[in-house]
Amino acid sequence: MAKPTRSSSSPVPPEMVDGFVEAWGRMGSVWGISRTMAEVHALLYITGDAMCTDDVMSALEISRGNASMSLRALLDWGVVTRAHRRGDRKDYFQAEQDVWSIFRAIVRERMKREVDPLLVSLHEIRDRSGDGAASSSGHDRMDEMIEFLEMTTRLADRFVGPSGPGLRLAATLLAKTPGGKSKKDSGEEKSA
Amino acid sequence: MAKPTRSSSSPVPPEMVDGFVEAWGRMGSVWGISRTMAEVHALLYITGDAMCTDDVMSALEISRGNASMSLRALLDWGVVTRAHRRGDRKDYFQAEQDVWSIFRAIVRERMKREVDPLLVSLHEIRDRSGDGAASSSGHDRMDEMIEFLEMTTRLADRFVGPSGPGLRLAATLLAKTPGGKSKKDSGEEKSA
DNA sequence: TTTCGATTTCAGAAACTTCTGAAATCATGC
DNA sequence: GCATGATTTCAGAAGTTTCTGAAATCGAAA
Repeated sequence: MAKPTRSSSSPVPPEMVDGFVEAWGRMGSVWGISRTMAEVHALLYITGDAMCTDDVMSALEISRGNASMSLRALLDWGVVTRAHRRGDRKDYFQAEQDVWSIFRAIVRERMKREVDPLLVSLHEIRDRSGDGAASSSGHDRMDEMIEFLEMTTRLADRFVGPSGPGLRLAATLLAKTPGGKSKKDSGEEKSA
Repeated sequence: MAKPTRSSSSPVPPEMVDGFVEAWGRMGSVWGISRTMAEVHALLYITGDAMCTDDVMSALEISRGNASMSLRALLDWGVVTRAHRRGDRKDYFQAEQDVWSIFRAIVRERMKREVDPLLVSLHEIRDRSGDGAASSSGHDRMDEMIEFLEMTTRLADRFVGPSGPGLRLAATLLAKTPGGKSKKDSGEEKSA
């Protein structure tokens, strides 16, 4: 019962784990998180195993502090959950396995952290900048931007809110709709 | 004809410019660009003016090198265009004014830079990791992720491709659909 | 209450990103 | 081809983020 993680169901080839961890880690910036945090998530996702801090530490060769911080942050993002083992004092961590849930969690968090505060700022700025009668001129672009962000927020709320399958449905629908010619129409049609 | 920029149409209050530049600059990370680059974009967008390098330099108090790099990067992203003035050797830069175009440019670029390469990596990894007969077990999560990313790519292509108004239409439609209760239902209904 | 292993925190070190400013490059008009 | 002025590049400086590891904290069991 040394280091190895306990497998829940499937034997993923080690080179696949390594490759996925590396590729996903590089993606970290897309999410607005650090490389290591993305790597920890990659490890938990691709293996599907529940791991304790030490498992993560040795698998990725990172310090205890870093592993702890990264796992906590992933919990905050809602893409990893804590799991206890009867008769074991360690915490185990498991990644959400449904890609759509992962995506929704990410969108939700990023909106919350990045768009919402921006909108607050923009409203403040607009309201502060002469909301009297003489101010009807220069607000066009500000207003357009605010309106756009609010629209986006509403859209995201809908996708990401309690109506989980809503997004899946809408996306599938839109993706399969025929019509307009896309960039690569040439030879690469998907088999319907 | 010293430093001040030439206004094309509207007198935006200076405190609005400053506020917007700061708020938008903080957003830089959302886009995966530097704070300064976002500030330059903010300045050009909110004023609507075409500015030369020196205008940007003095407005934001940044170095020539930084201004030059940021403007170039914004050109690459396709959210700013070059404009010449007859009889003037300087280059002038003007921000795209349509928020939807800006959004589409950002999505297009980020997909190109961050999702496409990831997909290439993932395909390589999967194909390399025993695509023989015995490999049907551990590929589930990998396959799910690849499929998801491909779906997302197709969706983004549609939104972002030549069929410009498509996104606007779809989004408006989805946003206005009644139904599920959203976070702030209380008092803030949009006047239809 | 004490003990003991697990977890979190945090100050400083390391790694990485962005910025400056001067020099090199480029393009235009003469 | 040369002069002039705009633009780009780039090496090192400044600034920011991330990581480590040891110490503090937490919490379950005896």
